[in-house]
Amino acid sequence: MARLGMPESVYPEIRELHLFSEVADDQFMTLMRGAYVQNFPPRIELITEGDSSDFLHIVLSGSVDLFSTWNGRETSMATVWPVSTFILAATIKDAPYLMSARTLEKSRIALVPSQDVRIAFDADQCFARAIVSELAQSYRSVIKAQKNLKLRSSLERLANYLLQQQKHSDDVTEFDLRFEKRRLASVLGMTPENLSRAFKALRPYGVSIEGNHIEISDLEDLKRFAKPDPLIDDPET
Amino acid sequence: MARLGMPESVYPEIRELHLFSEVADDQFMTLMRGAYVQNFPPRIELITEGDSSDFLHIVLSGSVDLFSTWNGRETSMATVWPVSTFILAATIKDAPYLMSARTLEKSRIALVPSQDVRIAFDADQCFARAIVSELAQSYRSVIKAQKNLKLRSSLERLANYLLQQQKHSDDVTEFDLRFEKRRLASVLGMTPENLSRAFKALRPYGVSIEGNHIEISDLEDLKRFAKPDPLIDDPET
DNA sequence: TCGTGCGCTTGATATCTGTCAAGTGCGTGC
DNA sequence: GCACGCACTTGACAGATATCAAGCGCACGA
Repeated sequence: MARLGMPESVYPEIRELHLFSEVADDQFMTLMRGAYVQNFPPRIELITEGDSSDFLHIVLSGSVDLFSTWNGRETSMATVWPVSTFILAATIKDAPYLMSARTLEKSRIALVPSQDVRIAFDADQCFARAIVSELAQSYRSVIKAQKNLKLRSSLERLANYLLQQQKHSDDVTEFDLRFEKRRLASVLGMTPENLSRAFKALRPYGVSIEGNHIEISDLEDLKRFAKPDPLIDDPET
Repeated sequence: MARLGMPESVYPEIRELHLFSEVADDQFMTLMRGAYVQNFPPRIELITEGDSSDFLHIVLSGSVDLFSTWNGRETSMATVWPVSTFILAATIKDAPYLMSARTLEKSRIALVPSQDVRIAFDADQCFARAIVSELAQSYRSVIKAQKNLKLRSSLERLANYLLQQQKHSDDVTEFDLRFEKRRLASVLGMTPENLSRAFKALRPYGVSIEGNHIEISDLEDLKRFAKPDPLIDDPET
């Protein structure tokens, strides 16, 4: 878990983030100078819900699971892939984290002091606009997730998840699940046992699974069942 | 449904909104000049999910239900009470609405052209900061709602909802439900029939209900069951 | 190569939640 | 005052989902 200053080599990747792409050069450099990079092994808890938010986190490589707990139960809320940020809202509000975060694999995380982010926000209008855009985007993502949960059964959620992944995989009809099934179950709001049964229940619609490998033989058939909706399933809108 | 320019009499109430309280006077006047106020009867659909967002809406009186539909099903996502705004995220992103909105009762709604909001955002740093704060707040609210849905049973959601309302009612142990039970059921993600049964199931914990009137005889007992958590139930954090 | 562990699957069962149908109670309007 | 509508309740039932226990299979390390 070596703590390093921010090496300049990562600047370009961070720059490519929508959040930072339009920031003035001097602001960007100030932000980066206060930041640092850490390497984490798998399964390390980066932040714990309820703690106060001192850093904006940026996943440079690996992946991070955002999860929440209550009364001994736990659920996966989202997964963060490179290159993107998380807990922006808590950073902005200077409020306690609502979710915990843990690495899923070996990961490189950049940490930008929350205070620097707030200062840059005041100094650079482009950065402010980017933050607003990012927050609005995040808000809309969660609303979609909530619609997904409240309006669909677990089987329908799985079917639409598969269609989403299929689209994400260059529209081929075969692809691999991006993470282990127990986590997928938690993300979809169901138990691992139920996920197993759900995969079998989708066989009549042309879904076959072997290990992590999915094959969809009749996309239209699956779509007829899943009824994907851009206002729930499209990441962009 | 008379369409009026914005009467100056409503300026003070809007000014009191966190979103507008710090805006420079000239910016505020510009925003208000482009805006107007409409009176709506109950049960009128103000916006429809999927439509493009032309106005930021501000509820001045009455109340508004935000709901979503999919595949013939419908669910209440949130209720907006005076004085507050809704669909800020869609306005900012210039993206289609993810939720529909309908008046629950006779309501006065102010409509501010989205474009004016975006212009004011660029011109006034205080306004920009307020928008960021509002969006971050909204984001956190939805995250809490999602945790509520994924981590709790419907009975637990109801118990915590009652505790929340009790706190909201000056901490007295008797209060009235703020809206009809069928909507409450939808908000809590259950059917009206199940809500009925859930109320009966809470009787052993000291909850009695008669019509819209709730009485909690043993607050501590109910809390022991509900296990309220600030990271799910507190509106502020 | 052979355990061993762990994630996954499967079946039996319990619990939760939704659906359908009927009934109750209250308010509105004729 | 009475009939009607509508929200709500209740009961019986069905379907969805979780739980528990056992077994499978693959990857890893001794």
